Amino acid sequence: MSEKKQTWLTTGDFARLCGVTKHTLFHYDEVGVVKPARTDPNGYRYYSMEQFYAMDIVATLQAAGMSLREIKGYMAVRDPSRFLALLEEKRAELSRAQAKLSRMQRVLQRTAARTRQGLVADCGEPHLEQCGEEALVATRSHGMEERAQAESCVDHFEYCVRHGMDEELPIGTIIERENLIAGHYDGIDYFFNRLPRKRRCGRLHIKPAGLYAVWNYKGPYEHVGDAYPGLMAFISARGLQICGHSYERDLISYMATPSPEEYVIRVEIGVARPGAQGG
Amino acid sequence: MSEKKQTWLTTGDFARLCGVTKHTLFHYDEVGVVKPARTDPNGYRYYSMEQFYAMDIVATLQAAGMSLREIKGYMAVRDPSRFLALLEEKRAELSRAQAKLSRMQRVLQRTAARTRQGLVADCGEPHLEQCGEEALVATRSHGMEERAQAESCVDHFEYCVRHGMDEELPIGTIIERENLIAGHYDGIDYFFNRLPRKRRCGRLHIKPAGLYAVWNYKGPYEHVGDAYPGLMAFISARGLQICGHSYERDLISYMATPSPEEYVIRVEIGVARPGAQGG
DNA sequence: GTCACCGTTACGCAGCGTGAATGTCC
DNA sequence: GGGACATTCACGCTGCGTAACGGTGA
Repeated sequence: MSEKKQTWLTTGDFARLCGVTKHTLFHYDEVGVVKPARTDPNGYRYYSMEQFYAMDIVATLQAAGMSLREIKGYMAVRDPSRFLALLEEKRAELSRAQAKLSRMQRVLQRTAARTRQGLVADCGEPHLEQCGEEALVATRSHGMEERAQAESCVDHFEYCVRHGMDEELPIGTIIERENLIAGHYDGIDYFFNRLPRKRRCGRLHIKPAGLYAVWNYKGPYEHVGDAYPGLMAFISARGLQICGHSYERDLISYMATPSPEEYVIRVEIGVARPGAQGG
Repeated sequence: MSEKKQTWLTTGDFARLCGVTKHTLFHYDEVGVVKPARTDPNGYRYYSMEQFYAMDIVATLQAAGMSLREIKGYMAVRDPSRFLALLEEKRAELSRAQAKLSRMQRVLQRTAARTRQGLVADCGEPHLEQCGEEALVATRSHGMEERAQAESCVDHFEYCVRHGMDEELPIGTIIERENLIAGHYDGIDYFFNRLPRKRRCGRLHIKPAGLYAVWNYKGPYEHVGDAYPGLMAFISARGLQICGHSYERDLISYMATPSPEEYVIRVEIGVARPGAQGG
């Protein structure tokens, strides 16, 4: 048998070799994930070259998102089929993480788009706009006090989260047609969110395609009701009829400015030319 | 002026409304990101409904990956254009995070593929295989002692990381043709990694397409040299000539098993039929 | 008085970074 | 004996969770 010449590395040397700090090695020793092959009576740690492999395992599995505890557990009982299972598990986890990031990306992108829209919006005059159909998820709001409304809003939000429909923030509000006609502009009949695409859902609400009277109202939420007389005048001046609800959504909101006077809220009311067949 | 009826919420109430725990509110108070609108002499905190907006900002920006400190900084100076800049910045960060996850996904997938290949591999007999061209990044290894080799290996690894070419672990080794012919099977001339696709790189190495004598060697790294006599015999028995280097790479490695006897290392030597035009 | 709710410490987690104070090798 | 190593505390960071212990209000 040939005596094999062992190469012993001090903590500092081994750390440099592995591209980590000494303290990392102390830490690994402490939690037991990689312990020095030899420890002298004076407390000095010495590592063997083979331990480089162990460090590589740790680095790789860490990069895959595993905790030191998990890694330690795996290293204790290594085995090809367990390894495959682990890889598959982590692949699935990463997929979920990716999906989350993608959703967040979309949220950011659309929020930015709305903010830009709010910055360039003409807030002086109502106008007409042809809008496409939109799939919404809408939750009925009960009561007029802010506390009750807030709870409906939270209920709506939780419903969205529970059903994985929280892709399109922020939340908008709906005032129903009959309330518009009755001149009740200060209530909230529904809270809503857009859905990226139509899907089965107990609270699904379809905002129909068609003509809308649109006003970008600039001011605080409490006064958005003030926008309606002007909108109504605009609508009747054009000889149009209200044929749908009113949809309010933030373009510039508290997210983007501390002063409510700067808020920009887009208000859309479904209208139709009389004689044309309404919805 | 109408006196506005304020709704004051206790910590617990406000926490429920916002869907967080009381302690979270304490924490936010402590770090100053959201402080109660009113604090009574007895220390009781009271929140106003408007603070719900602040909590929404925190939740949203947190979901976008911002720290409480950053959020606090932003909330202190909110402004639409700053908001847009922030969104863009976070979007870019998320993109980077996504790219990282995707790379990791690919690593896991390929590692799993190699492991499966190792599990079903025939380790008994050499065989011939037609292989496609592969782009590698290869680093010359100097010296025979394990310490020097390890340093070359680390150098190689760091080079890959620096150049963003760490997509294809693990690392393989190359023995050059002249060393093969001279019967020096125990050295390492290069460490290499695959590249997902050809790209400009100082250490680029093209593994040519063509015929390869392949043996899946089962055993520890130190004895992989033992595979060569058999491979050489196989090659000459077929009347073939060695026309390329030898490429060794792990199928089952220390990642997947604690016992070196279980390692499976795929060894490929570029060969050609005499008379055919060689590389 | 009771009970639910409020408050303030304070430690725990993960994975090290960053000292500080002290011992050891060459 | 000096400098470059090594060692062991020990606290810091993030974003809260999870108690423990005591005051308040209906």
